[in-house]
Amino acid sequence: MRSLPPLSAVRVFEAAARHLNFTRAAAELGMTQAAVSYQVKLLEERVGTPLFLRAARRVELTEAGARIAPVATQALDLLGTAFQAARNDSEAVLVISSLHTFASNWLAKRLGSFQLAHPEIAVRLEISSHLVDFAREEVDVGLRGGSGRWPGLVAHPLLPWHFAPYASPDLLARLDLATPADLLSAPLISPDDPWWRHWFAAAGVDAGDIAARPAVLMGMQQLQGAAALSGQGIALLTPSLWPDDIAAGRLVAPFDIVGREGEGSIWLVYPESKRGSRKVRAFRDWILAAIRP
Amino acid sequence: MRSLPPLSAVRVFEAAARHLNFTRAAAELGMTQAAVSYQVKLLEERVGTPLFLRAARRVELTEAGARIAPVATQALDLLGTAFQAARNDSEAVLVISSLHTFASNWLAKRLGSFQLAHPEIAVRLEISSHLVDFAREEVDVGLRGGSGRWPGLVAHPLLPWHFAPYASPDLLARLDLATPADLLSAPLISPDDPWWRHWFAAAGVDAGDIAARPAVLMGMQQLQGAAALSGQGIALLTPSLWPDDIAAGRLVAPFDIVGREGEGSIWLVYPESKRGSRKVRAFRDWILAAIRP
DNA sequence: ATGAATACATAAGTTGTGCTTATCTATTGC
DNA sequence: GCAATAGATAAGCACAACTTATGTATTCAT
Repeated sequence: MRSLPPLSAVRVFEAAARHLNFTRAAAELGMTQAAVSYQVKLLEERVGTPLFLRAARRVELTEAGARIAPVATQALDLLGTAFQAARNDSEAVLVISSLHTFASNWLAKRLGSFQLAHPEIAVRLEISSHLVDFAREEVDVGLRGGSGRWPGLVAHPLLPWHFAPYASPDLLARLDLATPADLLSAPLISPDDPWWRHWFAAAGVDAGDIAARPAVLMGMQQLQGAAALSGQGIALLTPSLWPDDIAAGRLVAPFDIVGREGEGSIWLVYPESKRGSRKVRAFRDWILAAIRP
Repeated sequence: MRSLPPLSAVRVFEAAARHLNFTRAAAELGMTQAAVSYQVKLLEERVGTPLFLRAARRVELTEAGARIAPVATQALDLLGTAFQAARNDSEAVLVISSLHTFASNWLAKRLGSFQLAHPEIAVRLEISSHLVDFAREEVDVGLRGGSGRWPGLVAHPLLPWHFAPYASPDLLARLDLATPADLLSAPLISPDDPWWRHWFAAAGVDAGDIAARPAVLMGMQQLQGAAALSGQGIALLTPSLWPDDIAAGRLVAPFDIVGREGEGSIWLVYPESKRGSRKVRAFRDWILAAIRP
């Protein structure tokens, strides 16, 4: 069992030993000379032997002090560099945990500009469907959907969490959909997705027990969008995540009705404790600017 | 300029990292689990990145934590062993600063028994005529004459600071001293010593301006005693310091009158701060027992 | 010599950190 | 499903660690 002296006193002693001058040590440590005198005395009492010889207007190390001083310097240097390195490292890599869809359809093609703007920050992008728990995973920022109310997290809204049915133009030509109700008999992708219910409600259609219909089941919008693009069915998609395919006409909305789930959005989130982190601030500033051109 | 994290937090973190368990770390450090949790959080905020991942009913180190932990252990070990060694060393050597006379005539022949009783304590005996300043010299205990009132020092009286004229029997036979006043014309050793004046006063003799008489001048009782032993004159000596020569009849007091200078004594002294030191306690106990058999 | 300047020690008073106690949450295991 | 265990959090308290003010001793300049 290790018995350590009061470490704050060690820190003060180390500075005093380096300067051989209490006043200058105090200046270095940002405290008063009286405080240095006090701490040194404390340490001497703890060690049981004087560490400094008090001469007139100067101090010098005793034998014991001279033996301890270099070790103290070495130990504190060790700690100083280790923690400095940790702090630097922690600012060197930005770990982003993102929704698959957002990562693929929005972030991927823009992330390059962030790295260009901040070449000193390496980015690791992790795709995950679950809500990352910042206490349990080494993640700096998250991109997720939801209400924006997560305790302990700072959340910035990015894109509205809208959704509407989209399909390939070929499929739509074949289906001949006149009213939203016609969708009930069309090949829906992931019909058990609760958002279909929301959308039908927004369209004024009684969907019945739509989830009971046999159909392809997909968990992620990314795959649903891909299926829709290849003409396999009608997918409920967030238009802001598919701007290119929509603009190019590869995905077409048969109706102009947009569903929304409460005030749901896609959010940038990070722990309140990371609010001060340089890399997190940099990413936040960049993404907020990028999303509202 | 080195920037260090709060060292008390580092100590807590190090223990927590070793145990990977806050509760056990708290037990080791003699504090509560809540305090460990608090300090770890503090350090994490300071470093800017989590050091532990909080899993269910256990913690594990993050990458940053894992990099820092071994360094912290190493640094604290370094400090621990250095200070432990200093403490041990400080208890290994006892430095005594003594009056010449007391060292030669009393201490020298008894010190062996102290070393026998405490073989783990090495003794360094320094002879000095000046009053040692414990703040400026690396001395543990002092043996000195005086009133016993020194601020900041603990003082134990050892021997009364008495003095009386002594001479060799040969010289006394030749001189034929009938009354104390006869001493005024006898060969006094160090007649300018102010104690002669005290002694003559005690003897009821008007010494006149005794210091004006030309004579051998010696500063230390040790030399005066040696001169008296060899028949060169009459010396004012402290009988308790010459017990052997007096018992053997090599030094004889022509009169039974003892002078004393106030409540003066020979004292054992040491700084109050050393009161708790094992070696100092050991020496004090030994010398007090040795002087009052 | 003498006064100014410098450096450390000490005393007294204030503040804030670092603790404890108490309680909550979550997980595990029987 | 209940007891036990581990960590987080909140509130409040106490003492340690400061600051300010002053004292003491020495050096240096004139």
